Amino acid sequence: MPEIEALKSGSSTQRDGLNHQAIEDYLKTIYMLAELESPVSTSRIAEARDVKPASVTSMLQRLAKLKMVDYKKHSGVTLTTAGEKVALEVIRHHRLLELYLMEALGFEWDEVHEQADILEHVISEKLEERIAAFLGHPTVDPHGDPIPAKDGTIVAVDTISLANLATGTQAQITRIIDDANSEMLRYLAELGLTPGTEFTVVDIAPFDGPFSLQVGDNVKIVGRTIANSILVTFV
Amino acid sequence: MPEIEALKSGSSTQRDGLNHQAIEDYLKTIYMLAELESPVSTSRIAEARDVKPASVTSMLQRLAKLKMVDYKKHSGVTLTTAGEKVALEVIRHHRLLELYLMEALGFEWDEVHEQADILEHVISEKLEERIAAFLGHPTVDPHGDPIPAKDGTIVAVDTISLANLATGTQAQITRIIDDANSEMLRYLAELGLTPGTEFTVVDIAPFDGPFSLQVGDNVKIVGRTIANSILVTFV
DNA sequence: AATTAAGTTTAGATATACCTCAAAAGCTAA
DNA sequence: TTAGCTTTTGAGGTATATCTAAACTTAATT
Ligand SMILES: [Mn+2]
Ligand SMILES: [Mn+2]
Ligand SMILES: [Mn+2]
Ligand SMILES: [Mn+2]
Repeated sequence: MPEIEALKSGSSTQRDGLNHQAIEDYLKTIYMLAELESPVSTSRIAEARDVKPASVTSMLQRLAKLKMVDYKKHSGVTLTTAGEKVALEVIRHHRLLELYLMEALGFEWDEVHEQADILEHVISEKLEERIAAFLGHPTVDPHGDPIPAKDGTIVAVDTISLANLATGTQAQITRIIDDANSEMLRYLAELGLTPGTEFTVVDIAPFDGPFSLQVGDNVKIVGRTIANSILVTFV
Repeated sequence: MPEIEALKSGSSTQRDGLNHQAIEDYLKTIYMLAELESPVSTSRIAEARDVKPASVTSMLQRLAKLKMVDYKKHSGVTLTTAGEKVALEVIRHHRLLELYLMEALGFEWDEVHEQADILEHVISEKLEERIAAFLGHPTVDPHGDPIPAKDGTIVAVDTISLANLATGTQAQITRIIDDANSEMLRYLAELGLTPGTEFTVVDIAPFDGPFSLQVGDNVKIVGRTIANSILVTFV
């Protein structure tokens, strides 16, 4: 693991190994928020992590000292190369674990996020490698999210939100955002709307209208909230 | 998980899940030391955990407050039913994980202890259950240590140390103690002295003499240190 | 240019979970 | 009864992670 070597400096608080939790989570959060808007503001991070902005500020100062982020007062943060490396590694762990829990241990796609969120911080490089090998070095997780490669490469497929499609469009589901929302995931699985599914938009009701999707012989109807969470590619 | 519900009281420090580490480790230590001598003294625990006795005392007070141990100043501790339950659960996790890492992911028996020591504190009940099911609800781990059942039952086989055998005795290896000692484990694997192996003591050299063991067509020689770590049953 | 609202940072606190050292206290066996 | 060992106390340290309230910065609006 890159493992934030900088951290392991003085202290050597005996049984480490479970420490960096918070740091890794912040870096992951920053990475993800940066995909939407960069630099990432203090308040965005505070919202995402459900803490007060003041807490974020002090963590950003810590991360800056560790050279994990470039931080200048009042102007948000960006990850440094080192910070991005850690973020990508944690994300890799998370997504590999999600897929592993499903493939190897029969978990459902709405159950894996929580457990992966914990395990992502504690698996060794060796365990990561064995899991990846078992899975045949996959590039996408159960929710369609890309799995960063060991070298930090990440293959992002160009997608568009289902909510932006016009009637008549044919497309394929590639990714569900907010993979932490178990209820929605369970519901989508029930409807059969999972990554890989092809469909045609047969109707969009007016205003924030529900979308009617033709999937095989069936028509599935989803509201705007769900439509926003489904990313698709054209077939 | 029994999970020390008592702890989760007030604070509710949002992203818990990785906390109880130290507590669980102390309970595990106490459980294991109690097998040798009970009640367990402060200094025994301090040695085992490699901390100062003063640290142990304060942890024991904490554990007593949590009703995990019966503790009376100056007279050592014993686990309460609740404490033993937690200890057994952690041990169950540890041993299931060790076996799982070998069976499912191709780890070697000298590599699994370290990773299991971390993971044991963070797997959910569901993950534990899936792992146990995958393994066919095993009762011994790769080092021959018994795996406590969900209900806390633990099947201890009666064993004797190889070091206590007399020349001519036939026996079978059931268990290796100090499963944390990678080097010894690697060496034993090399010699083919793993749980299940049958052998006959063909010679014991004088003083703290090496033991010569007939295993199939070969004779393997082990010193006293190793002999002490090998527990056997008669065939 | 001055005002203002929104967002951000500081300062000061609180809390918890470890841990240490040094000294006091307690125990036990000769 | 006392020496020697073990254990506990008390004071203190470090690190992490959070909060509130006040002060400040920035950018947009008069
Ligand atoms: Mn890794
Ligand atoms: Mn996912
Ligand atoms: Mn369990
Ligand atoms: Mn073991």
